[in-house]
Amino acid sequence: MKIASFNVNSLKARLPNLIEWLKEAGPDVVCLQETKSTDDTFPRGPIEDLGYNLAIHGQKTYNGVAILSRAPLEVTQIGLPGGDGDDHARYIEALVSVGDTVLRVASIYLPNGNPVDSEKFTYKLVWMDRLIAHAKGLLAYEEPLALMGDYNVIPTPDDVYDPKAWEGDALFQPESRGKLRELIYLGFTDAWRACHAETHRYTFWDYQAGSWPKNNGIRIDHILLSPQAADRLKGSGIDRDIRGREKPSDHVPIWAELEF
DNA sequence: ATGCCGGGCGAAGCCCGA
Repeated sequence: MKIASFNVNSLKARLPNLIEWLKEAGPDVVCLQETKSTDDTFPRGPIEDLGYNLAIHGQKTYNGVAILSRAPLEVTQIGLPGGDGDDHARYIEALVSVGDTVLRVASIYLPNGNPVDSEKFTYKLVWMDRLIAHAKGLLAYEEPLALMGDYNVIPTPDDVYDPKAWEGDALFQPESRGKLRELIYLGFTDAWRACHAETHRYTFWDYQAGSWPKNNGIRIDHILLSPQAADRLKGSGIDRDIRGREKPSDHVPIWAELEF
């Protein structure tokens, strides 16, 4: 089964792009981020026509996450627990049936956190603490689990074209990277990294400053697998060419193949 | 180059992203 994650940067603006990729890549499960669509404005039709069931956590203008699945979905969580008034649509989780077993998937849009000397960075770190706490609970189920999405964290200097250029950025702060490690060290496997030894492979290129033609990218979209999911990992990839297409998102899809 | 592009909102510039 192929699972994937794609920050579309507006579902409305990216719909032709997304449909084309869905037809080519044929993923069984897709986590979307930055849909910028409410449940009312979500373009269900064209996606359902390709055979996907939908789980949506929408919001107007900003954020918005969703899960598409060929197999039936059962939503288990909308919004990350521990919010205390946090109304950003950044987390949705569901159970997907796979034959006689289940895979739990979450679509994650982790806060950007810039600028670092603002409450936005605090929000990012607190959000990561909430994610860590929730993930601990999920791991206790000892079942196949995939936390996928735009983590807005560059894990290591090997995941950015120029570490110096990102020194002051929230995506590359020691605190951000430390909390991502704290999450991973609970027992998760970075699916793409587990399958690839090469460095400087990216999932995001800024629209500005010719970042794409210069390959000035960063790797911030990740698929984290529980031990029971990692045991089934057969491959992982980044659909890099999508970035060079007409009206692309600034992110590209990442995927993992799990054997069930 | 903390704003070079692109999207939303809404009808023009401003907010936001990473």
